[in-house]
Amino acid sequence: MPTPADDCARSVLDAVPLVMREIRAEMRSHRGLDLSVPQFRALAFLRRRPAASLSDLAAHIGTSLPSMSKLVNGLVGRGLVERDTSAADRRRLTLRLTREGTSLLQAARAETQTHLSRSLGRLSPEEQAVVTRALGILSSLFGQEGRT
Amino acid sequence: MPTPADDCARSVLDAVPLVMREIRAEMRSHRGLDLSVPQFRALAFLRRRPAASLSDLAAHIGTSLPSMSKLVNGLVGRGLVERDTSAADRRRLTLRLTREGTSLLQAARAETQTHLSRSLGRLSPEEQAVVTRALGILSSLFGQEGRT
DNA sequence: TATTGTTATACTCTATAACTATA
DNA sequence: TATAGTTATAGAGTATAACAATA
Repeated sequence: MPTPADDCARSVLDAVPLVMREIRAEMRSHRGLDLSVPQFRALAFLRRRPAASLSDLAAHIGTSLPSMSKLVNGLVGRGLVERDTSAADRRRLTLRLTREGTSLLQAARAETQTHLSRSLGRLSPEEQAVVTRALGILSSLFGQEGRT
Repeated sequence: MPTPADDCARSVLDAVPLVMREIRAEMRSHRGLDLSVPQFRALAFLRRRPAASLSDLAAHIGTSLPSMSKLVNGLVGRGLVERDTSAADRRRLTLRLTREGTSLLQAARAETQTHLSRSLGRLSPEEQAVVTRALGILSSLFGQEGRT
């Protein structure tokens, strides 16, 4: 007999990959903005935590240091992030959004959110409220930091 | 001013990547079972739709034919899927889970669901109900087929 | 010695374009 | 001509292991 938590797990397992695919396709589709989900999340984190180190970023995004090193490398290459060695501890990096990074993040977020909003607009207000609440719950449950 | 749909979109954008990461890490972590999320979803689809073609599979998973071709190739190589040309139309493939594929799918699902259940068990029954309902709503909204 | 980050290596996922085989 | 799949190519995300530089 499945417990309520089992049913819940099943619905998470069914729905999350579907929604993720939607988000990914949407983010990829904007010419010029064109960010992967991890890139988007990294930029969002750096906006919240200017001067974060690579380790901070990797920990909060939940990925390995080498992965994050490569990802950041790409963002630096695109001029979206500035990478300096910390004066206090020269092993550490100091990561910051550039002006371009900031504005691209904002534009990408607006586009993606607008698109998602349009889809979610097909739900009733009550359904929207349920979804908002549920995903807030999941964010606190699984999030190292929550708020993007 | 953000509308309720905007708030909803924001919460989706925040939470879904987090949960996805959890699911991915969990699925990858079982030695022997070791499936990626797309592999898992492909196996699940083939259990529901035996004798599906590659195009069916790609459409329902929501990916390109070449991607799915490679993915299936890997599954065939691991002995999880049987790939035959259809007698009726020899351009089409007939895909089926092997016995190993069926049992591995079941084991992987059980493991992942158990792990997720344990996490979700930290929520109140009311919160679990909200999450279950919300993700059902999102499945119907974004799903080509829903049920995994 | 321990910590921070990079490089090397190896997979998977993903897409587009070009191709083959069949209808 | 159109459809089903594969191959070629390329880029991103991911991880582990080995390394360099700094503390």
